[in-house]
Amino acid sequence: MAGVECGGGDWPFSAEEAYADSSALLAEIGWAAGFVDDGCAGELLPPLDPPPATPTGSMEGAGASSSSTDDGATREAADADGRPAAATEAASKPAPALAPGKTMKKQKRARQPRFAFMTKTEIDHLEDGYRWRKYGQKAVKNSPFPRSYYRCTNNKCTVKKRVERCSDDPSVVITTYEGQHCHHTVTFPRGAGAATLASQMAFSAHHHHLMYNDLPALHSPTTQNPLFSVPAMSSSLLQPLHCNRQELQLASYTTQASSISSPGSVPAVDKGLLDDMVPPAMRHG
DNA sequence: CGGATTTGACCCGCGC
DNA sequence: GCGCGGGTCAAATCCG
Repeated sequence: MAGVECGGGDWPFSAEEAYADSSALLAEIGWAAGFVDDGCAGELLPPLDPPPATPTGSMEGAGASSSSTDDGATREAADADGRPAAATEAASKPAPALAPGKTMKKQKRARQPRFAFMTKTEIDHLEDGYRWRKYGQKAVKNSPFPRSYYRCTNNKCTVKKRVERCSDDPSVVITTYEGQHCHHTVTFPRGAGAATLASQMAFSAHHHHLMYNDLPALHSPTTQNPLFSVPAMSSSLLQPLHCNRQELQLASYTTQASSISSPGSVPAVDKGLLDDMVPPAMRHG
């Protein structure tokens, strides 16, 4: 099965590899991975092997990236005043002066909590209700597919998103979110379908810290899979696969999801998905 | 014309 | 110290 072998690395491998390796990436971000099918036959991804408790912090590069938050955090803190990290950084630059040389000393990059999920879709950039601006694209080592970098267009929002295809299974798109939105969705496209909902669900799970490894029920011996699967999505209807507490939650998404595809159903979504996605303080209506 | 995308260059962390 | 690769910047270009 394709999902797991993305990148095809066996543990342990270097941080660099870990970061490039899709499964490793998913592992890094806390196993909060969902697998969504956009209408094709749903397929459960086998469990991702957890990284062995890397003693020497071999995950430094990846996980660690989060560990390098020290001064980066300060920079992020600056975002609180409403400016995106990039803008803050840019503003602090002697902009015109450093044009060619670009010798400006950059602070360590802060890593915000990340959340990724895999989607079986032909669409690279999945609609998730937010507006994104692409700010970069890089070729990925050991993968014929480039990785795209997106940033939320809301200038108060620092959320970033990476989109790449699994090198082993081109039909699988790996979407990685970094940070949390501090605002409402800009749009909620009708009929955006599974991809959208997948994103919303992913975010919701993240927002609630419902990482899948925190949900024993999803680790039932029957599935042995921290991922959830959405078998048939062609009608924008999410079908929870199992029945337990968490799935009841997913089930509620399902209900709302089905209403999304019908015009004028946004309020229902706001009360449901967005209720989870956007901190109450951020909601204005 | 303004916003979004493309793309080459640069920065930085990490492994060797 | 050097090279590699991921991530970001920003000028150029595209597009509605």
